[in-house]
Amino acid sequence: MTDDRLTPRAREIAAVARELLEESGPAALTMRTLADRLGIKAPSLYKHFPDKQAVEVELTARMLAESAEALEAAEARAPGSLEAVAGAYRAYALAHPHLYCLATERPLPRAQLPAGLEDRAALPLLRACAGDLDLARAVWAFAHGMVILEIHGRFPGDADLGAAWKRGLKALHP
Amino acid sequence: MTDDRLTPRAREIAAVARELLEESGPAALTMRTLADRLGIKAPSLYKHFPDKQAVEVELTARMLAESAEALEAAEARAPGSLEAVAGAYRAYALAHPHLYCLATERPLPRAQLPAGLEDRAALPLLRACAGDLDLARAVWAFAHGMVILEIHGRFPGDADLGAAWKRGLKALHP
DNA sequence: CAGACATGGCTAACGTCGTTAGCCATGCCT
DNA sequence: AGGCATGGCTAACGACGTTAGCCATGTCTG
Repeated sequence: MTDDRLTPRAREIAAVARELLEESGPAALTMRTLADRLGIKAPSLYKHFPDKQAVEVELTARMLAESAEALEAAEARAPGSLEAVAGAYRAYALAHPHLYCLATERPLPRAQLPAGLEDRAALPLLRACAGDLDLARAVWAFAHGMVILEIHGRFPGDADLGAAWKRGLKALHP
Repeated sequence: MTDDRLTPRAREIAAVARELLEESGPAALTMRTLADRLGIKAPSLYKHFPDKQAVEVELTARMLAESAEALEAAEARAPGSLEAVAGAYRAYALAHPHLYCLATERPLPRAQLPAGLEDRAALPLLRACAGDLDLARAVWAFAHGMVILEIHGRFPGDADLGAAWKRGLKALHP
């Protein structure tokens, strides 16, 4: 049923990796410190994952699944509302900035991702756009851009990002 | 006049670093291979830059200046046209994907950037938005999102990104 | 003109990283 | 009882960023 792609021990390891990443950022996600937290030595990790990238892929999969859940929940709460879905997108990303960046700032490892996950993560936004693919992609780009620029401190410190979100969403979804 | 922040030798080094990055990606931008290309040894680089990050900051500054130039040129060609500025943004980023990512996917090192550069890079878009700050930020987020998602292969392979751009721009700038 | 000093190379080395090879204890299934 | 998978371990390798310390060159100055 649930995630037979990974052995139980591998799932534990991924959970600790996720803690490490979220608490201390990507530089702290090291095979050695990950092993330390688990009370084992670094080479033992390779009994459970072929390499570090595989651990990161698992974190990416978790981020996609969780954000999909968050968007679906927002959808259920306010069916058809783009504002609600976009708000959930922003809230999830800002609540897990390091995880969001790890999962987002590199090519999607489609081959090692569970089947259907990519689509599931994309669907709530597409539904909120009434099936308009081009619009959904534009909205996704807008939301991702807002979130990633905010996470990296790219906007001026005094920028009213709530206003920019509102402006963008109103324009994209009249 | 021109960039007295850097000695001539440091500028040469930065130029080679830029080649290396653009040709072979971020993993290839190593102090050792950078030195190799220059015919010197890695530690000698530290006579010109305090550390690797300083080299990256210089590349960031060049990317910002160049993209500002590109946007200003587009502006001059078609004054007041958001499509023109946005098209130039997209074209520049896609022509220099590794450089664009390096300059963009981390906090802005404002303290070590030439004064006024950040503003200069932002102004063409702001002007095309008739001074509307919230709108300009929304448009920037959209453009950055489109470009960065495309660079990382995040859209489905069959997605019509030209259509998504058109859709987004039309919505944001009626 | 001599000596001081800045400039810009060098070698050797350190600590950290991901990763591999190879060994060994435990426990289950035949 | 024996064989094998599971999951630990130590030792080590090569690449990385970086530091310390040495040395040649050339240029200004007293």
